[in-house]
Amino acid sequence: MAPKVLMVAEKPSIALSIATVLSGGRMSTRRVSTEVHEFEGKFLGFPVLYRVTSVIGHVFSLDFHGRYQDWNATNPLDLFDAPTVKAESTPKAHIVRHLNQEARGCGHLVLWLDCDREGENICFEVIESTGFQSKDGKKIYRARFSSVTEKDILNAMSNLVEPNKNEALAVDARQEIDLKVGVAFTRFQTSYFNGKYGNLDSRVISYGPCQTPTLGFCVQRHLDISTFKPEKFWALHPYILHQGYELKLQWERHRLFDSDTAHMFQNIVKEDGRLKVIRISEKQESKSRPSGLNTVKLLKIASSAMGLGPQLAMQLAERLYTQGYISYPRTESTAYPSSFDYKGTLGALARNPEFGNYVQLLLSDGYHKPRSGTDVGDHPPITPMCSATEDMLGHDSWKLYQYICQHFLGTLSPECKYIKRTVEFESGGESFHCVGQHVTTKGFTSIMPWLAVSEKNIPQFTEGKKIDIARIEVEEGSTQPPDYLTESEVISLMEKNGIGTDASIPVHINNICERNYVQVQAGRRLVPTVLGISLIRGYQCIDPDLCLPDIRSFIEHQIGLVAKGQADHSLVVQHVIEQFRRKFTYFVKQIEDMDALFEAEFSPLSDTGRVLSKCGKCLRYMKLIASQPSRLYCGTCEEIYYTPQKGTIKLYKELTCPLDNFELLIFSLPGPEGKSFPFCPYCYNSPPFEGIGNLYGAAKTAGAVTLGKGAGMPCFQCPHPTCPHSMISQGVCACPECDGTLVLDPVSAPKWRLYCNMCNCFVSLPEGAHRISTTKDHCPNCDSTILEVDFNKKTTPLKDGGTLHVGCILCDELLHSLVEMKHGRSFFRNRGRGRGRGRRGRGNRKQQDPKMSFRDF
DNA sequence: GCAAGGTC
Repeated sequence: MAPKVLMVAEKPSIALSIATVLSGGRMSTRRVSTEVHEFEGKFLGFPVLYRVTSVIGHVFSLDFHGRYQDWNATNPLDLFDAPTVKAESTPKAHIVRHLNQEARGCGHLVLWLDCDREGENICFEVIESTGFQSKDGKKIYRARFSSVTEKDILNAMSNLVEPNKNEALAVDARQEIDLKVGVAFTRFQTSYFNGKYGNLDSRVISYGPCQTPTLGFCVQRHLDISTFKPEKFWALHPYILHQGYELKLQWERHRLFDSDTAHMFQNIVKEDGRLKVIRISEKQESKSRPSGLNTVKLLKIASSAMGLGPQLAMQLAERLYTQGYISYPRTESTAYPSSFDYKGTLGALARNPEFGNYVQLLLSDGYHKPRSGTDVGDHPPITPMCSATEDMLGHDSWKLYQYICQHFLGTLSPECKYIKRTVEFESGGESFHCVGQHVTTKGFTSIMPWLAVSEKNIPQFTEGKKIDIARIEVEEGSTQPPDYLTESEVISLMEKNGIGTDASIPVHINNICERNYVQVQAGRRLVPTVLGISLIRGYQCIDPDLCLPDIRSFIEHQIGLVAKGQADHSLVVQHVIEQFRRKFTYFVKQIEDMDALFEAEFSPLSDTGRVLSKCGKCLRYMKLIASQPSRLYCGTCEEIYYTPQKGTIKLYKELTCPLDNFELLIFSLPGPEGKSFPFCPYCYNSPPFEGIGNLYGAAKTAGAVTLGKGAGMPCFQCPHPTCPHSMISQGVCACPECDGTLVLDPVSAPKWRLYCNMCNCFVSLPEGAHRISTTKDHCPNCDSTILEVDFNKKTTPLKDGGTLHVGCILCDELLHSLVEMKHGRSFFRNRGRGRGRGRRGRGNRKQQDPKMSFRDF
């Protein structure tokens, strides 16, 4: 059998292109984690079986070791020295397993990852996943390509090189630095300020070497605006009547900031009374057509001209791409590859109802070769791939597609040419001028009309002739403050300062919006909030470096040394981390400088929130801070107790927890089907029993359960044997859908129901009952908890007209006929899964923790 | 609950 060659690309679309070119379209494709294309061919002159597949971006991502995940147990300073681990970035995709399986039996590995630093890093992630080792005649090759055209792919195949370890190491360095710096500052700031103020309205007070300088731009502009002092100015404008035109002339001095001087010049010119034509000049000007469209340019136009935010614009563009309407939308390049098929692309639009006529014109008159632009070697510029109409795409997608078409056609169109005529005048020693414009060739502006040069007619003049001044005015004005930065301007600043990449720029902007640091206002301007301003002003007080764009360039420069092989990876990481550790220590020491700004804007916890629930320790009322993360604050004990998030919280009948004496609360999720449950503020944050598997609201991470803010143990998970609110007392039977227990919702009247303490399954009980409660008895048949139902007198289903009924909801015919499973599967007594599951609910005493004893109560 | 970078 022919030897096998495994080839791996960065994304499925590239794998498909490579396989299509090398196989001439004759291949077999199967779908595993990603698609695998197989075909026969020749490799280095020998017949082989090719196997082409892909990853989906990075295979691994960096994080801290598990023992550093708990915010409360970790000092953020320790994070700088903390060990890091690489874990699969999308575990569900099983990319490692996939690569390992596909590599079996392959003698050669060819890496077709994108040709940038990140791609180089992914090369080594792929090598690690395949378990490929360059021995026993096995070899690893790197294909270098600048586009996925036939020419480039074949060229890469005949010039295979080795992957570049230094570039990959540079990415490893960046990952470690970004992680440690970002997480350390974020955790410290968040804990400090959320532990002090009650109305910060952001769960996380994040810091990052990209997001923070981005916020810095927006806040700096805010400061420029608020410190702006307008200045009055005066400008001299003579008017003339000539050949039926009234013309306003521009002053050579533009404007003066002194009224008296301006009026003095006015008098001088008035005295002269005439303007002499000094010079008439005519110049042929041209306005260049655009070069190829890259991502950043598209995002800027989407924001400024279409009102589409970068995140949304990217989503729409990706959809247009996967549907085949446009080429790959993530590219930095503005130069078309030399092999680009202009005719083919034009041809695709030739019958488009909107662009067809223009395309025909370009095809018949001969299109113009585009301007050169820059080629970063990633993907060609963004271009249309096939014809579409607004009906096919929907409004927003259409606007984006329409622009991509217009831009593409613009790049192949002639320049716009116009004649600019300037007439210069003199009067009383002062110079004035006027300008006329006449377009001779519209060129690309006829398909991109918003860029058109405006026509300005001026009459004919003769040099040396004198013209009477009709009147002369001094116009008074004042300088205007700049406006807030538009999203599009922020993108430009990020690009200019090397902050983020085409793919991550939208994410950073989105981040500072989501964290409530800025708000997108009219005209998509990013206006900083009080929180955003306080943060940046704080950094400016303590250590301005922290919010300047140089912080990113510094990191990029340092890892650049690793990429070029001029510095050792671990020495660079050590050096950079050390610098940031010092900054961090100083920041922590000086945090009161920033806090002074927060104090002026935000309310301390003790002044925030409404009085609710008595503290079990001091027996005084605590306060509920409603803003995220919602929490209770005991002013006497100076303790914070996080509550379940995103719901309403009420007192639960002044009942208290038998374990700690805290007053119980009821949490309700919004919506008619939202569940309600009691919880004890203390137990919720510090579960008194070990072995509680899934805490409510906890992130679903494999392995250890961590108590994040807002996650904890409600009463429905509590294994207390006698407390009337625990799972033991309120549990009825096993959930038919998962391993959870159905518990009685004690406040669900009149729509009584049971809900699962693990999944979102629930069961409605007889509606309108006066009272439904659990009893201490169990069903002898299925071990479910016996319920006591007090029916409403008017609607009682009991034949004798009585209201009290006791029974098992599974085995009692009457009760079972009145209950209804509201979600998912049917809810039958004999589910064929045996009685065993029925026992799991409250009957399963094995679930109790062995540590639990009455000593604790 | 944390960063920034890939990609879906």
